[in-house]
Amino acid sequence: MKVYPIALVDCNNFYASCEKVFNPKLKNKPVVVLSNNDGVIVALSAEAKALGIKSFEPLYKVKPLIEKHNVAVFSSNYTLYGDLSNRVMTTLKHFSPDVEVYSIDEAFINLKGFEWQDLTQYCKKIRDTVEKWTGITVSIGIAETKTLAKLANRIAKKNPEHNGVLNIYNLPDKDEFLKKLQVEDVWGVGRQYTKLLNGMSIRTAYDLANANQLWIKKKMTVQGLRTVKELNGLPCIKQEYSVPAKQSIVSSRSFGRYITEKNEIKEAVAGFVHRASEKLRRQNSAANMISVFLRTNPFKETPQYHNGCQVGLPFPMNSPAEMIEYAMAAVDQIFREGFLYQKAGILLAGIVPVETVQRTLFENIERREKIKKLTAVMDKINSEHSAGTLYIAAAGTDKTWAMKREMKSPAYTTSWKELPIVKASNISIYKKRD
DNA sequence: TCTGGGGTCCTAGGACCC
DNA sequence: TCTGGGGTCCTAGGACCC
Repeated sequence: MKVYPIALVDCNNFYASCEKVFNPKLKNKPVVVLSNNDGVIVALSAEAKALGIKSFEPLYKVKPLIEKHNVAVFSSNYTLYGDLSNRVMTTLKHFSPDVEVYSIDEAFINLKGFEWQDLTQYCKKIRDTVEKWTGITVSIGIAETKTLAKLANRIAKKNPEHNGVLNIYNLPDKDEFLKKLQVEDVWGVGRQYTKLLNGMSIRTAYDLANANQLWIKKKMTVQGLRTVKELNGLPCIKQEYSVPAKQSIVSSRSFGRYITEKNEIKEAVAGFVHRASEKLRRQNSAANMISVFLRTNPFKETPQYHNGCQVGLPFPMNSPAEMIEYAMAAVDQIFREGFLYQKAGILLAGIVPVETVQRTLFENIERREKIKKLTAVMDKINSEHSAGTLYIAAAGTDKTWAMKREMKSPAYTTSWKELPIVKASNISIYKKRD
């Protein structure tokens, strides 16, 4: 069987690079980007890494270092990152018809049909073009399988002598290459499996490639077995060229401060329903189940409580106006007085395409039609202006518990127009943002 | 002070049916 | 009354990813 080359393109220090693209003053300066609520550092520029700052370190721990070296600190700005991600992916599509967008900053490119030319040179051209068109620097690894392409990418990124591109497709001495890589560097091997494998003296990618496959399957399931085969150059993870519809949609958040009141939890949960249902509609789906959960802060020595409640919906739905009552009933079920709540969220599951939704005998068709129209109006306004321009009034208007985002960069890529008051319908569940 | 959010896949085990 | 096997469906939990 002929195995074709596949490339993994990965944006370097993506979030930090995005912040730099529109702000020339940050050139060659250390930059870090924070998680939601400004809690921990989730992205660093090369200069920030060089200072010894680590990913997932809480901001307060590195405050002295940040102040000393004048590091630029940003709250995360997902609108900006999403927009730049789209530009990068669009650029990649000029170089191959088969681009799989794997995450916000990564894509697999099928290079079948390009083998006749020097793949390293071709990928250098991709790299230069992306940089020129978007301002984002990428690294590229080329190999027979996704798992090997990931490894090549990692080496390309770490070692400047490769100029960001490493091709190990048809590399004769692949064993030597694998021997230089730790087993924990392999895609699919996390902390737990590293412990397990090291216990069996499996320490390098080479060791893993040659491990006993029966044992691997028993201990690491078929996924582990696939990893081993992929390390041996046998493709087992296929490419997905269209984004499959999500099977579950989560919306959850830590609060900017502790919540003790039920009505505030309800506001937050209403907001989660709004956002999750928006994602649901974007993929033309409806959900059969909603589950609501809340919890105190497990890191704090205050009384602990966490609970969840699943509610089967009477028919598949995707409008917040319909779902909200079930979510609120769930909150009533699980909320207990006397705790400091730190986080809550919802999960939508039992997701089906909208076309398959059957009307049930009992549903109030007139009300459903109204809600459907209203939801469509809301989606239209929110997509033309700014997400969250219109939202459910149940989600509250003051939101003193909302997450902290004190250092957000400006909206470079989206504009915000002031809206007239919209009277969308006689169903008064939506409000314009204040 | 402080500790992210949003996903996927897989397996084990229980309930239930024939 | 007890025992058995095979199959399906569902859920909880553990592992991973970015």
